[in-house]
Amino acid sequence: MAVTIKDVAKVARVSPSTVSRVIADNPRISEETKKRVREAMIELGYHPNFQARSLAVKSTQSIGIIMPNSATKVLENPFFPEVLRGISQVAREDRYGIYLSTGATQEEIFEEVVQMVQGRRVDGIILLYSKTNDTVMNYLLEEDFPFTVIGRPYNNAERITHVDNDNIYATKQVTKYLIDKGHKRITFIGLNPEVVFTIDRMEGYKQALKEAGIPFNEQLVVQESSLKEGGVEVAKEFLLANEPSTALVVTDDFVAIELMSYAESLNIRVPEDISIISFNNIMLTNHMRPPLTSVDIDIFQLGLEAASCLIEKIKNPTILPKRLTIPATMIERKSCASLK
Amino acid sequence: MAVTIKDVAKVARVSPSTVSRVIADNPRISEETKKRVREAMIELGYHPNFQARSLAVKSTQSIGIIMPNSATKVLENPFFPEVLRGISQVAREDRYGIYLSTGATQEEIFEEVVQMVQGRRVDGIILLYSKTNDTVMNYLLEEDFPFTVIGRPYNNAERITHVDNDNIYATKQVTKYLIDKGHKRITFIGLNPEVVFTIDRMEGYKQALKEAGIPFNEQLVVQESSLKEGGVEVAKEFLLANEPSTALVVTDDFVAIELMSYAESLNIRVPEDISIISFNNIMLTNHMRPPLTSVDIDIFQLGLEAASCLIEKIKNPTILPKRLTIPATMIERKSCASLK
DNA sequence: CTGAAAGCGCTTACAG
DNA sequence: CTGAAAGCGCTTACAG
Repeated sequence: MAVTIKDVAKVARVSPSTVSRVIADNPRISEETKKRVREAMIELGYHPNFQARSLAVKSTQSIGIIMPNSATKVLENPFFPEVLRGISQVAREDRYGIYLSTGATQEEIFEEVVQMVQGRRVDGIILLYSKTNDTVMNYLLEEDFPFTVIGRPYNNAERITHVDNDNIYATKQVTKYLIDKGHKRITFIGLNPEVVFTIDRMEGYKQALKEAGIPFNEQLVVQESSLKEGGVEVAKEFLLANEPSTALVVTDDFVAIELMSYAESLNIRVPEDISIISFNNIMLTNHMRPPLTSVDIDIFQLGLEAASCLIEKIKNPTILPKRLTIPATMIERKSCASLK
Repeated sequence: MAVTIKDVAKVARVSPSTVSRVIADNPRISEETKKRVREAMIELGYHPNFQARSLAVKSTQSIGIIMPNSATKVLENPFFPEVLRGISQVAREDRYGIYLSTGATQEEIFEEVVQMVQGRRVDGIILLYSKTNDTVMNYLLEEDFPFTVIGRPYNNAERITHVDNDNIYATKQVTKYLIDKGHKRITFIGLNPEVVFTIDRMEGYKQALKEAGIPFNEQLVVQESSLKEGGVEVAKEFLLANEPSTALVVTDDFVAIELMSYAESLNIRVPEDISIISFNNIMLTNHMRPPLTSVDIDIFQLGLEAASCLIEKIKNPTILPKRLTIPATMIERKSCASLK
């Protein structure tokens, strides 16, 4: 079997306690015996058993990443690999392991979180999404377990450390950009209204309209899901509607790209017939014809900050909750036309 | 503190052993006491401590994923999220957790693997890459630790369960496709020659040339790294060379896409002036102008099979090693022209 | 400076 | 059908 602390102790002719102290580099151990113990460790090829250590010290040196759906589904959207990149950078620096959720349904995900928390599988958790009435978030809050979230918590935001863009402001700017180009009939396409950033972005959209004196029109708000579930037909119908909008604000590049290809097949020209602006600035946007104007929300930084806030919190649980706002900047390309 | 098996035992008026048996749903426990214990568990909100269980039974129900470089770098290439998607699908079904490597250097990665193995942090490992003389692979083999690899192990392939495409064959077909279109001066662009799939693909490329009676020309093999390190300048120089090739076989879509945009800036037309064919068939390829002909290597399936082979092996360590070959198919688009 | 002992929270032969 | 005991491999007060 694997070599344990006892084997090392025997060879080094000390007690297991001493070996343990050498591992921790305890200053009270003489250099002499340290040397002896270390030699024994090398000689035997000793490596500490991680499980045993975790059990004894109640810490695992790893963080759990919770995604809004199964990794299988979620990783299709480049947002998630990108946010993982940011997280893994600080995990690596601080020598934390990364533990990924795989659950698909609300219940599976909740079960996974409970297992991570109660089973002491991780020291802290990063929630990669925020939605209204999230049982996971409530649970974590109740348990007082270290966690941070990417996005704005719908409730208790002041008690939860989170990192987010200023989605209201960013969307307001973007909508204003379209209005300044002479657009009046602007459609907003968001995810379902449980997703907090959809709520915030819609708010920004509304504010821009209001400031410009354009009445808000319920008809011009559409849910991505209605487009998707309806399939290509509904999406095309939408593009062909009697009184089509002249511009689209879309909360996700992927949806915008899909729409662009439908438009192309219907001979609706972007941007001449319809202007499009969306969010995330994934690499693809730059390669579309025309290149897609998109808001760079700095996903990498979102992940990086969420991870470093979490580790900070793990190391010092009494630290105050905070909100970090990552700047978002519109990358202007060729998908928006002026009506003037 | 967290509620333990002892607390449950007390409330249910049984011994901790019995509680443990109820958790395992041991048939020797009467239904009556099972009920009583379960009620106590619910009443107290009991959840088993995962670390303790792992320590006792020497199994962690999680698998480690080893990437060829830091996640921060690696996840830029869509190959990796895609392979993770496949892995996570079977992990979810079989209720395994996923543990991600974050190391960047050869040494860091090796250290992580040793920790996973010796520290009993995971039950098995998937190597997401294969290169010649890989210390990690040798170590895993020596330790007789359950692992599978995506790609062909350069040594000991018959002793290691792995899943791969038939890279030789696929590249031979693709090169032949170009030859059939009248190309004779075809450049092969691969990763560095430590990467086994580069070796295999180059072999396929050579075989196709040989069959067509085209002499192999050392000059027409270039390493991606030389292009990248040299920067834009070298890449452009390459495209402008005196006697440029008329076609490129590129082992990675990303490199091909980069090259395409350089070509565009140099007014070299694809496919009129130069034909390009590459590997992975990432989503971007379909959106390029022109759309890029690419080999679909079914990354998702690669991940899925690697994971299910691994779990099979974990459950039954004496199972024989095997090789799975995932079909690769060329997706013909518009990036190759006929010279005839 | 070092050791013996108790404990982290489980599991599992052994005994009855 | 159930319990007492030993053990998984560490850590850490306590004592000297």
